[in-house]
Amino acid sequence: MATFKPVETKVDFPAVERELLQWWREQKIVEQYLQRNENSPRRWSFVDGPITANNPMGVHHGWGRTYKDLFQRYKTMRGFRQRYQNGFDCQGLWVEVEVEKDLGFTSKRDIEKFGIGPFVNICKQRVLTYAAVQTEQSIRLGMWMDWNDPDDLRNLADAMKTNPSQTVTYPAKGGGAVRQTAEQIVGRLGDPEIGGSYFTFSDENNYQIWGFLRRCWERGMIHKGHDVMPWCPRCSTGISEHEIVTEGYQEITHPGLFVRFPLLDHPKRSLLVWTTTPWTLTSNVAAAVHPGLTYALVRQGEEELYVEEGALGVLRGPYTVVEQVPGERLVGLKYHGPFDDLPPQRGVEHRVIPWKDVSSAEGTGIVHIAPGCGAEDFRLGKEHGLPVIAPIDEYGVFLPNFDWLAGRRADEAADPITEFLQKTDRLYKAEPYTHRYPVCWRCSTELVFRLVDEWFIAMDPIRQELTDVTRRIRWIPEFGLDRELDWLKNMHDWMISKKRYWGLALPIYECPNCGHFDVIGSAEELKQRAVEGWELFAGHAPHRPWIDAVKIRCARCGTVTPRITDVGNPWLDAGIVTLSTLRYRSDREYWAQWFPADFITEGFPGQYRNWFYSLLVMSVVLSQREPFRTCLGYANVQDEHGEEMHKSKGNAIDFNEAADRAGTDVMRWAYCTQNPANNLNFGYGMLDEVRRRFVIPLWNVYAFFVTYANLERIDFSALMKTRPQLATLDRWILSRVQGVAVEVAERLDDYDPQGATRPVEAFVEDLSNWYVRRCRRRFWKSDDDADKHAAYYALYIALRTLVLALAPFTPFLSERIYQGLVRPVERTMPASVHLCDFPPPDRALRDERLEELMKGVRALVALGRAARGHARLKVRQPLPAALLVTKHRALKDHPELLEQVADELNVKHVRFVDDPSRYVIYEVKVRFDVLGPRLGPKVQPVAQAVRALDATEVMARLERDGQLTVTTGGEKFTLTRDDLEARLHESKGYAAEGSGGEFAILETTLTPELVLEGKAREFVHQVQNLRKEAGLAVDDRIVLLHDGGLEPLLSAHGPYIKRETLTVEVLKDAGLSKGPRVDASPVQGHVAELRLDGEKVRVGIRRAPGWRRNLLSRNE
RNA sequence: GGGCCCUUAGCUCAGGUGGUGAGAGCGCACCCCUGAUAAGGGUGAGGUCCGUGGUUCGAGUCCACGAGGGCCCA
Repeated sequence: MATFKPVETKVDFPAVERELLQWWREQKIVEQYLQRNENSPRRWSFVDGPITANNPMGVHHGWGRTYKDLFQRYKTMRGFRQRYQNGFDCQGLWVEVEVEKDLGFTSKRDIEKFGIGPFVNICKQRVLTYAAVQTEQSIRLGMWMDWNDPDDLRNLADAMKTNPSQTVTYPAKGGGAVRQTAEQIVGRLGDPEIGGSYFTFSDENNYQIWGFLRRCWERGMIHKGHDVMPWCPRCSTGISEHEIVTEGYQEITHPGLFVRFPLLDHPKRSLLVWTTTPWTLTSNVAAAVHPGLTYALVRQGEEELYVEEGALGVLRGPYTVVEQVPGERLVGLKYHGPFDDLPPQRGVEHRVIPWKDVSSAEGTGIVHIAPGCGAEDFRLGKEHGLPVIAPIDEYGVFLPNFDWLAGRRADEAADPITEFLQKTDRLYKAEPYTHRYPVCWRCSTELVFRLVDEWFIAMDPIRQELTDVTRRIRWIPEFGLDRELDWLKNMHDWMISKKRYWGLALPIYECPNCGHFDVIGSAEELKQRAVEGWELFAGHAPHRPWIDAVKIRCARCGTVTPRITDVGNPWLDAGIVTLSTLRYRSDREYWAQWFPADFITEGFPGQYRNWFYSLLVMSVVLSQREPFRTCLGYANVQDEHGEEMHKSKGNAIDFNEAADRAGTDVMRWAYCTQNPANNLNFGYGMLDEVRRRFVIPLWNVYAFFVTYANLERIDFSALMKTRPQLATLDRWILSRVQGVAVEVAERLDDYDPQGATRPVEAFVEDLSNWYVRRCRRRFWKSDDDADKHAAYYALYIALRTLVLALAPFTPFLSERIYQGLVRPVERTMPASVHLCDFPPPDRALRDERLEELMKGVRALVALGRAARGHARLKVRQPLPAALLVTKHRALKDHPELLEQVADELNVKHVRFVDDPSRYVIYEVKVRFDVLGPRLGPKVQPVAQAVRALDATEVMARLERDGQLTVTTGGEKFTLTRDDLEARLHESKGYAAEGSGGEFAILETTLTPELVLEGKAREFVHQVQNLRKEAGLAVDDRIVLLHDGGLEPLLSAHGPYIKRETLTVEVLKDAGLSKGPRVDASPVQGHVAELRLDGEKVRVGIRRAPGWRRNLLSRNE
């Protein structure tokens, strides 16, 4: 006979989770899970958005990774074949920045000195190290994918450290091993032969991007651009517009200089301009005015200044307005620039140009233009044919031809420039100005704008195609479609180059002689075209510096041509994965089976313009198709108070700490219950709340079941073979759990995690607070074995079904209960809950009418309780009857349900009344939801007419005729009972409460018998308190002593009192009446004076000797 | 300046296709239970559903305009 492993009510959930992790590993459950559907004809393709393997995971990663695991597990339980491949994002500046920090580097020059090769190898080590850490953390989260052994990854990192060229062995998929150099193995991670996670630094990923770029080049979409772009002088790289996100701005104070630009024709007359970036004045070539605004010429002493009318406030001291002219009249004026003597300024003609974006909100309404130092300036310069002066190099330092400024850093030039302007009498005034200014998203260095050569993919040729494909995708939340379309509409050509070291080697070969450039599409092609350096590169990954050795011959002029030194934008690395990881190049048939992905999920705030975008572009160029069918986006994780989490702010929560402290199932449930469109306020308080609300009640039901099933020695193997005669409550809870399983499946099929969790939480509430609560005594009563068995059977099936449906959400809790509950009973079930099928629908168990009826019961009980509350009639006092008015007329046929009502409300009888008018004043209202659609505009006059009638009369007529006829506007309307509802106004001297046409009315007349019974219950209550005070265990038997005052109560309700208080003997002891409260020990006795309806009675209790404890005491 | 989203109880949030006293959890007050017990349960108070117009027999829900907040793009 099966006995269940005893369940403790105080559980250390994180400890349970750690045990299960070990058990899964020992039993090789994960392997079995991954292989379970290997031969299934049904496929479900999930493609993982790569997580950057650069640091340990934070709790914000947990959200998306919970979704990823949830849907993969669900689809596994539904029999879908999957790939289970996790992905790591490996290349790019973010890794470089961390490695630079570790090495104490401050600029690119340090890297060059250190050596690009060693530097790149350290980047790879870092990625491998954190891929191992994140793998462990993901496993801790209960995420089951085809993981690499973290130790293997660490060994590989070590090998890269000692010598990347050494030959090493790495386990292959299916038991074998591969032997190659460490560097080569690193480049093959994720290959079909090795398996495990994909890594975007893999050779396959990089070469696949080459193929993509080659295709772009063939379509004429690759071009070199000259642009002024935000530039980080520390990182010495351009920052793409993708990267200037929210965190890309800081409040910074700059010197705000007001500067005179004297007109050529009027030496005493100047334009007054304003700038917060003094270094850019060196490259000024123009001044812009708004053609439509009015400019004032003001006189101050000897000099005259042009200022926009609305900006006169910037002037210092008194002035007189000489004249007012529209901006267009200033256009074409020529002026002396502030730095005309600098060599690059020689011969430059400075003039006034029109620009409609000029405003006087800041500055003077005249804008200084330096096309080499600003994006808008650059665009204007093109438009007006202005010369471009580029003052600084890649480190933000003035170029040698800038005379006395040469070698100075632009951001440190403000003071000398201010001094110079002062000396040359150009400075009007200076005052500090604080504004939001872009900074480098990694190192917080202030960005400068710099003229650079970069490489771009043209967007116009594919913009329309991208839009079409995007519309074919299902976006969740729905507004995702609009966001993505908006991004595509406005997207500029995609800048794919970066002047750095660790990343995709852009396969662009630009001829130094004729300027022609080739884009190489594969290693093979490169080998063919190579004219020198191939032998230095062979055997290496296509990374810098090794790849840079290879040179080709210019296809046009024959000149030996090196690769450009730039590396690629990292979103190329991530965007290619629906091709590279699905074997687009090597096995087109395999690719066709898994592409497009059925599902991806990532945080939406960044990814519409990053990963989603790059996936779309790369897929459209190579396949003209959508790369994924459904995209579930989710918002940000914030702290409990809705503040952004930041390490520096101290409100970030470490993933490992949260897992240790709260357990990952609780975290997962918290993620799943959240609306993905809203930011998630994450914290320990919220996790405690989730545990209290959901996990503990579920666990307690399970503990309850096991405790009493063991005590009662229920033979489940026999029970499961029979089909017990179920009670109504049993049929109800089984119908409910069936409904929940069906709904969970529906919601998950629709990619709606929150929608799936809601019915589960409601069910746990029903299970715990109605089914178990109402059935409690059935589980331990000694008589009527059939009914007891029915209860055990029903609760077992309910828990079993629930736990299976919960397995994808809370893998630990589900497994723990499955192992403790199901496996002992059903030996033929799979070894793990995660090898089970999702509970299949069983129509036979559904009884929706019963569920509806039970809702009615619970509503009526709630009304009865409210009525008691208002009348201040405590539930301990039995009442003669409850009278019900209800639309759930079928209740009449269910005395067992009325029994529940009577018991909950502690009334002797439950009766129905059709006409509540004796007890309450009510009104009859029309059901607008029923009559509105039927009557349209006439519903209002009909409602008016009904309101005018006497409610009692209406009810009587309905009772008599089954219908009611009203006349309004000369028209007759026939209304039935279903068209109307009665509403409570107030009760006529009864305790009554009503809602939505339902009433519960309590009869409150007390007989002496009822009073005595109430007293008995009161007495029991007080004895229970005494027991607790005395420190007795819940199942200790007691001897009850009293001073004689209990005689009447005991003679009427003795058996009840003894049963409820576990009294085995009652002793009358007159001595108690005068005895002091001598001893509070449970063995010796505990004495107190009780008050029962104002009468005092002294009682004592003590533990009965010789009573063996035959109930489990769960706290001992 | 353009696009998207949000604004409902003290707090955090639900409120398919419009149906007429607006819901949950937490917090608060009161109460119950004592075989889930350093737990559990019930009842209640608390809301001009951001504002103004409009469509409609009927608007938290649809439309327009406006206010405040967030994100994206210029």
